[in-house]
Amino acid sequence: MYASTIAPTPAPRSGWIEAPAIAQAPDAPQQFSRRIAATLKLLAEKLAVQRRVVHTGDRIYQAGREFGCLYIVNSGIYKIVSLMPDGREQVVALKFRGDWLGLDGIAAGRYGSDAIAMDTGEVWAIPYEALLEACLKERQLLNALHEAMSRDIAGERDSLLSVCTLPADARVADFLRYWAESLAKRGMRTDQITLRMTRAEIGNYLGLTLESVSRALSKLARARVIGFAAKCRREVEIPDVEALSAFVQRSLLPQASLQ
Amino acid sequence: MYASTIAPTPAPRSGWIEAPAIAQAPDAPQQFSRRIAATLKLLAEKLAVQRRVVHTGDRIYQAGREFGCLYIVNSGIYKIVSLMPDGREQVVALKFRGDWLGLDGIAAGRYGSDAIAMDTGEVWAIPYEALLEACLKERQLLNALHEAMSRDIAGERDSLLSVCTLPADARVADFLRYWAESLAKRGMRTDQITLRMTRAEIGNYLGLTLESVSRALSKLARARVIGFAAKCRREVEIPDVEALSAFVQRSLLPQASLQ
DNA sequence: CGCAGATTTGAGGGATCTCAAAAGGGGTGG
DNA sequence: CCACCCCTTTTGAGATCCCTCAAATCTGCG
Repeated sequence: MYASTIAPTPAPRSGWIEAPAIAQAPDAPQQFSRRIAATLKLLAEKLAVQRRVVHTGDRIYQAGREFGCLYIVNSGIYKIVSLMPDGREQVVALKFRGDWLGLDGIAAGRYGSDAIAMDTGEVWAIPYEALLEACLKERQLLNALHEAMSRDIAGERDSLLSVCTLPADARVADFLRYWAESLAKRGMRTDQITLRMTRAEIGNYLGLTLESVSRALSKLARARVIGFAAKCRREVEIPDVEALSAFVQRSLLPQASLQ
Repeated sequence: MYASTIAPTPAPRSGWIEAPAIAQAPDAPQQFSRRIAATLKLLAEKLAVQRRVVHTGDRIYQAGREFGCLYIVNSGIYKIVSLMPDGREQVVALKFRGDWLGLDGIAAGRYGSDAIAMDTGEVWAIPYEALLEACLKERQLLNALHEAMSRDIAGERDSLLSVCTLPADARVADFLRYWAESLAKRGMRTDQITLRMTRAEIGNYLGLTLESVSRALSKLARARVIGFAAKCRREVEIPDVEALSAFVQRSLLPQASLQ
């Protein structure tokens, strides 16, 4: 669809040639979930975290306000909304249990986005300065923080990127796959997920119009890759996450689009 | 062009309503450049950094290889290339003096991308473990590291995002604006910049075909927003960065596209 | 000088947007 | 409990933007 190759860069010189890449070792099934639990436990023990129950639409922090706290998600799902310089609002990320909120505020001293709860959940507020103090004493904490930031850098990039280079149908499929995978990694069910976003919001996140999202979902349903729960088009049944991945792959093939 | 509004989220409840956003305070003109210099100095003093001169095409690190070092850019320009699960290569970020390379490797224990020099330059290799040790003793260093990571999170997001939601011409304009701004913040000239990427690479970064990039550049040149140096279409003259911003803004207007 | 790769430009087609209308769902008040 | 309204969602038809394919030009280099 889009440019699939980049111009070759001259071959490496000097002593910089590195050994061939090695396949990435995936986390064991539930290891990720356990690490999250361990980090949360550590935080609760070493710091006076402030637990806050939030409801749909609550704003955890707001772009432009002075940075002070980081927040770690204990439960619930959150959207990160960025106000672009030209005034448009844009959903830029989704956050689940174990993810940190507000990391983008460290550098500027102000939050760079809004974090909004998409359902009832609990976040823990952690004053950044106190966290730093604790990190200096507890190496594990520092590692956890750095890991979270690093994950943010790599993860957000990947999800945004697939999204920017895929045709519309595949974008929506990949979005569902990403959501399901995020739940799965945290040990939650994925055969039936509740999208807590309108078609317009999904479209905003994916760079599509709401009509395109709707069409794509209908198409995925026709192809039996997903199903809709009776009575509610926000509930999506995903009998097989692999089928979603396969659909995305298929749409990248040269002679795609016929179906 | 794309969905410009997102569905309204229910109004905030509970005690979570925050004060109205405050405009972001921009850095003083050369403050950014000075902070970079200070950080580099600090690193050189407190750590045994290994300085490495690199040339065009040299790979600083490679996706999949075991993570060990972070790299900080002293000079030169670098591209971060991500190999997507489906095998496509994608330029995902550009890095300039003061930026860190390899941050995405901390979480996974392996680098998640390639970093490739786009011209001759110098990077400093810093073993991550040694850096952590130094950070524990030198609070300034820890702050610098966190600031860099935070900047990565916010910056990469913004640049990728504008890129994903703008029409083709504006994408290219915004790309040039971003490049010029990055140079300006580091105290370098921006009236004449040398793109060290082919049209294909730019297109890959922006999610466009090389033809679209070429057409966009021609259009920008016709509109006198940019100029080409005699004899070399890789040298771009930007007499006025503001004109680029204005061009981007204009293309977002409802009745755009006429010209 | 001639070749290979990069760039420009044009023509046509396809994917997605825009506009529009109708159908569905959920909540409120009678 | 039902009617009504509003918002969301679906679906269609036409317009538009960008991609694809193709050919010519330019640039740098051996």
